[in-house]
Amino acid sequence: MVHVARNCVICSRLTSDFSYGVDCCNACKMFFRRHVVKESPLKPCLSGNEVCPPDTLAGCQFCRFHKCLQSGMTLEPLIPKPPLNDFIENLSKLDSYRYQILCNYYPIDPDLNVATVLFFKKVMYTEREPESQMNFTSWIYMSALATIEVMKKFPFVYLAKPGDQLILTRSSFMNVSSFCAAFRAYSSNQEVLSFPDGSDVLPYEFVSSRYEEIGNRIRRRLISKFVDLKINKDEFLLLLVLIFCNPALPNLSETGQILVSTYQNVYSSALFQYCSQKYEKCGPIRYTELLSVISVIGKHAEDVNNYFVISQLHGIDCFIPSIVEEGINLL
Amino acid sequence: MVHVARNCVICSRLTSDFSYGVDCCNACKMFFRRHVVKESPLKPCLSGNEVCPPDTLAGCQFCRFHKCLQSGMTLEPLIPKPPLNDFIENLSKLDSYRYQILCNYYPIDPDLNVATVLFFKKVMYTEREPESQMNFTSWIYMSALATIEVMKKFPFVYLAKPGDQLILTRSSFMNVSSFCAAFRAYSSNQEVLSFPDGSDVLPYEFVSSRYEEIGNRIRRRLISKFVDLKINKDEFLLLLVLIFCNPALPNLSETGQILVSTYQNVYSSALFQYCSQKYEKCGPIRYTELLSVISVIGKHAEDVNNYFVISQLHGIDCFIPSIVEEGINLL
DNA sequence: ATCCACAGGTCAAAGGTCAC
DNA sequence: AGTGACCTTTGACCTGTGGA
Repeated sequence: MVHVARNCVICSRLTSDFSYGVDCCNACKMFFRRHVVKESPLKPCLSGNEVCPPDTLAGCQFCRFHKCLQSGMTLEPLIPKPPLNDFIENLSKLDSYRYQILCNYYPIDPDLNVATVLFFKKVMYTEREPESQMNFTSWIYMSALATIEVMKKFPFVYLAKPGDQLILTRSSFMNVSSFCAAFRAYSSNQEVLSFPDGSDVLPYEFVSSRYEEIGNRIRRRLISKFVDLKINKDEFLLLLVLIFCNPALPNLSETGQILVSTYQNVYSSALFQYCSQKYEKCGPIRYTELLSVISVIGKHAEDVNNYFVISQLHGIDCFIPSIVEEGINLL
Repeated sequence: MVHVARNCVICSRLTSDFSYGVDCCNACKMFFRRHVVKESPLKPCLSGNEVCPPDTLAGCQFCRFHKCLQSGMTLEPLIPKPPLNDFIENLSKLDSYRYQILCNYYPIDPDLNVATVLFFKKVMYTEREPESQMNFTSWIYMSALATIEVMKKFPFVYLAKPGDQLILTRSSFMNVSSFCAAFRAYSSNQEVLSFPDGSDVLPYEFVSSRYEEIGNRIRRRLISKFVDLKINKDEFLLLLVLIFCNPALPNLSETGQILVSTYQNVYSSALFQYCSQKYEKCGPIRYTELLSVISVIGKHAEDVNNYFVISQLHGIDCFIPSIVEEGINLL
């Protein structure tokens, strides 16, 4: 039994080991394993975004990890799959965290952008005074921030390249915010979207009834879908993740696609498992019904985009924070 | 040739295999085999003592092993049966180990209990100074500890559930200690039990001759039985195991009973084999004679128990370590 | 002989551990 | 804290053997 030494596909060291589907030394195996299993974030690459040369890979977590992904190391079996209840509970905590930020904080910087919220270690907030007045602009600003703060806690986001993180968050935070607002309205038997203080999510009514139509679709469509489905909190939480864990986005890098589609598998399996447990043989039907919410979110996003285009055309200028513009322009 | 897939009775995986008397997948077969054949200890169950769900069984050695036993996997054919000489030599080493601890060590913690000695990874001892004074209390404390340290090295103990381990050791360590002390006295032609320094195994003489009687029985009964039988070291060692490998104990769990009765079979076969080899056609008679020692141990235990009850009644208070009390209360 | 069911063995890959 | 050399455990696959 002769062990033939080959080169580690990650770091080029000589090795006879084969792990996670590739020729790879024990050190790289353990490195990859740890970061996926322990869900520990990566230190960013100091040499910009280029890939470090193999002999210095050990010094750069970021490039080493992405080399692992690019080399085809099997990711999914390593992703922790906690019991469904624990997973849902964790999602619930994240949702509360989002709502907590939305209702009680305001950033020191009044014009943050997506990149800053994603990559700065500490975005500074102050607690809002109870009497502090929130208007349309500040509500959509806080909605964006609170949502991005939560999104960046998901491994497929924080393990991705900075460019991919931007694509993922920019293209989804509006949808996620709307989705959460819709579920809050649905839970309290309201038929229209509103901000936590009850104010309207649209800044003004168009005089023309033609434009009233689109406003009402924005306010009601998601909620009435929830009513149709009689969706519950657990289903909402499990769907929420699937909204932004979407590998079909254009311009994602190769490793970004691997990350997103792998985690999407994991999350959709969780939803499927939930449906099977709760609805037994009707589980698959329920699963399909729930997934149909995602296309409704798509229509909602279209409406939102159109609404902003129309209001621009009408010259109605109501201040849109630049971070929100980043989200709208990408729709 | 149709292989019908069934569910593994241990882990529920689909399989067509049948091993060790049950429908069971190859993985569970190898798992069970290894732990019995290699006599490798089990990592304790993290979820308390409940049985892990089948799909996570592979992650918990303890629950998986006990599921194997409970499912009726045949245990005995897998138990290693080394040549009799090797087995006896191994027992002899364990006995020396016990005597070594008894004579030369003292634990850092002066009031250990049975559970701690059984389940803690490392019970800390210090070497005793030759001049260190041992009194009655410290001798019975060390006897208990040394005996339990040896008992926990037997597979039917360390493979058992924690609750069964407690029952097994608590109910036997006093008997085992007495049995060993008796053989040491017999070997050096003494007629009464004593601690290694020659001091009396009972803390004081009752003045009344009625109570002197019981003290003398405790001191002499076992030794005179050994003299009657002209027992030798090998026989002593083989009997020693049978004293604490006793499936008749109340409250043993189902798997505890399986373990203890199976190992008792193995050990009594070894004694029978020894007798047959050494005494040829008189072997069975010798075997029966030797087994009668076990009932003598029972009488001895009764005397010890009564002695302690009497001394309590007389208000003679001489400190009994709590670990020893655990052993007396169960007699 | 030759099937085949089950016992037992092998080894690559996965999963820990621990000193640095 | 993170790393990686080294160790243990697992289970898919293989070989051996005895009965029909």
